[in-house]
Amino acid sequence: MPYFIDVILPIPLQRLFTYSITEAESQFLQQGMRVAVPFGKSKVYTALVYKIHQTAPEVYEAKEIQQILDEQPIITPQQLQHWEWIASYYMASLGEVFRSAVPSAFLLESETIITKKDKTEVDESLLKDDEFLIFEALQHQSLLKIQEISSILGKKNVLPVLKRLIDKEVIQVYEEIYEQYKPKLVRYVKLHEKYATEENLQKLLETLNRAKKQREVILTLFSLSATAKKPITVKELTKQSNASSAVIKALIDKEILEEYYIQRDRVSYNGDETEDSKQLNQYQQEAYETIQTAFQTQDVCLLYGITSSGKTEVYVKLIEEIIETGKQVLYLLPEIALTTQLITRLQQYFGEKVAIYHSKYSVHERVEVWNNVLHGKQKAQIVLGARSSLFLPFSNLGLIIADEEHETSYKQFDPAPRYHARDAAIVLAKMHQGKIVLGSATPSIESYYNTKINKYALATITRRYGDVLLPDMELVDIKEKHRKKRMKGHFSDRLLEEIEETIENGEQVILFQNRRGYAPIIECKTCGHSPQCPNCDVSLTFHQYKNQLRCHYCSHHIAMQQQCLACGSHELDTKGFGTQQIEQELTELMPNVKVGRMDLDTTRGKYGYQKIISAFEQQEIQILVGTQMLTKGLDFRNVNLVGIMNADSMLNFPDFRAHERSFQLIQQVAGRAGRTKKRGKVIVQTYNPYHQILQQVSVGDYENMFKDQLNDRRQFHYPPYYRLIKITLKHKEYNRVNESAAWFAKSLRNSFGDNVLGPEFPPIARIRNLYLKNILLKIPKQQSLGKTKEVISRIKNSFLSISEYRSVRVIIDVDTV
DNA sequence: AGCACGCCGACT
DNA sequence: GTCGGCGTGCTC
Repeated sequence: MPYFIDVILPIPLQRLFTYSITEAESQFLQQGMRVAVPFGKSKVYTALVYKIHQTAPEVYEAKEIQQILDEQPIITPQQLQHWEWIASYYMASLGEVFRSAVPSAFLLESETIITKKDKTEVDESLLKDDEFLIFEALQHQSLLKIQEISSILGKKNVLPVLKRLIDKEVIQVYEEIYEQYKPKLVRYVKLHEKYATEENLQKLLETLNRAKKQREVILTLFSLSATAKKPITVKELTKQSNASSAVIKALIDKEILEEYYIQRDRVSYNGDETEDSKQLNQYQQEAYETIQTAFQTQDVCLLYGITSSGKTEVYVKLIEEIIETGKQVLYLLPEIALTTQLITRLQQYFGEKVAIYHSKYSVHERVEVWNNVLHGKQKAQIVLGARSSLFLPFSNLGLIIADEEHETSYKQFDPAPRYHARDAAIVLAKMHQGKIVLGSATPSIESYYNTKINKYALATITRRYGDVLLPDMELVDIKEKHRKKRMKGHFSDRLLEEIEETIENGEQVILFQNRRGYAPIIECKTCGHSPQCPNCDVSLTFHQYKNQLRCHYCSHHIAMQQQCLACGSHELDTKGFGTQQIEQELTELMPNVKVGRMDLDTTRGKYGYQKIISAFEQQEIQILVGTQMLTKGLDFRNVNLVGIMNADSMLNFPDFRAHERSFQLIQQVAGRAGRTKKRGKVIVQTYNPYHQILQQVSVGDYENMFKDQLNDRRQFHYPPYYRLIKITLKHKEYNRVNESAAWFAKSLRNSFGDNVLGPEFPPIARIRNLYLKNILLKIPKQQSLGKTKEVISRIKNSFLSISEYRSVRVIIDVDTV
């Protein structure tokens, strides 16, 4: 009786693939185990077992699997169910979900290895130049990889040459897959069993009388094991006894010492649980009780607590309660808010029960966290992580916290699946019959609306911790300041006064400018030409430090020009400004003040971010200039002034969420001021001080902002009243994008009429040499989402069957943000 | 997505 | 004449 498995392959294909297995394998395999399978002509992929069955495929012969990679499932049935929801809701394939859900170390791909065929005699004269080069290389090196061959021959397409060599029986190739994850093993030593008795030990020491060094090592080993009753590492022994590793090796060879290895976790926390959870204040307590009560009847609760109101303590209280019942907790945060400050704080409460999972951790560390969660280990009972930690193999998830729920970076944009981590988390919690708290100081319109219609419960904290008042916000009209000549560079007299006063008081300042680099546009004063990116439709941004012009969309950069590229004029002007320019102006205006900068350019690397934060915490920096990464999860006690250099650029962003986002951003940055003792101050510079949003944010009037936005959304058919699906078409030819987009939109209009917007070019119409065009589909609440997606799929399929359009990439983004 | 196959222009 | 460009079709 034949046996088969259906597997998920990590590729964007909709269907599953069927392989044949033996009966023994069918006994062993289970859903959620990985197998290595041949795919296509030569590749070997990692596939995930989805279903084991006995139905032979009718129209093709199933291939056999190559290898079983797991002894137990690494994916739980519950996860698969969640994957299926994500795949279907966000219109992605299961393979795409598979690829982005598991740590990359789990997805092994084969590599082609070239070796020489040893039996045959090779007539070198029959080889061509390039063939001979490979033949020669194989005399020195027994095996070569494709990449190495490429560099030997200096070209990328090496397959034809290899094919000729195979035909001439000079070489052979095979596919090799590597296990990327290697447990970290630590080498330990102990005295060999032979010397367990006192008598033998005496003899040993006598025989070692002449070998001074070795004797010393043995004696050190004794004293080490006497003081600490734990295994001794080789490293420790070498250090303490001052012996070389050769001495130790000699002892091992003589079987006096015995070596052994213990697997050591890379992810471990060595501190203790130093703090009990804090006593909640009255307002936190009320919020906590509201959440508890709500959870008796509802699954989702929004915690709306203004900045610095102490939401974290409430979370801690909730987490404490859950982990006592033995259940797991997931604490989700947007990437940029995942700071050491918060990690340390949670570890102080929960010690090693907290595991961290995010992109800056190595693949090895990720695999370990994965395995700890999979095996329900205590040390990963609480996972603190970014978006992707949603995919960890929880078995018993009692609570999810989605902090900073309004953050749009919770939405994955590229690659597929384009899921929203907050929404996928709500579904995940439901599958585990767990609860979920969404937390924010500036809730998203959608979530707050959901509390209004009783879909979510609501808990609020309206006072800051320690009853510190919300900062006093002052709008400064820079149009008027310019007119009255009261500007120095980009600083108004008001902002400068406040900065000076704050510094004099020994306090710190944060300046916010949501644009990195020095100046986004360089313009020739004579002819008006400005350098453009050759690959994208944007002007190049001037970066002062590197003296470069850089594109922020692709990695293109050129040296800063001394004269205009078009007319040769030497008079170049800068337009707009970024963090670098602010930093520079500050050092000129206040030469004695230490200024730091925090943006993408200064926070590269695993610890780049941390360095700047500590420098600011240690008060080595007095003024910190930065982009929006300043706004999240940072708690600086000594900051009393926040300056927003220019509020207009965000308000004028062409997007239905621009106003909501500006409100959130300004409110969040403002929240960095005066967090502990006295009331902080916020200066917002703008050309438009009477803008409704600025008026509302200046008095912290979230309710009215919400009402206004809701009205707009209702009137213009946007969320939460309508759902949005954005379809983006991408191609390197302008005309092809135009025509294909028109075709796509027309087909959509046949079904959805006026609810189809566009096609329109986005503000940046070409990125990395590809033209983009967007179509937006608005879906009324009563319209079936499932049916809508079916229609879109059908249109997409017909679209791709038109040969001229086949090469156009179609990106479907459900619930686009 | 990769990858092979197959057809066309531009070079040693 | 070959090399390498990319359009097309397929993957159990």
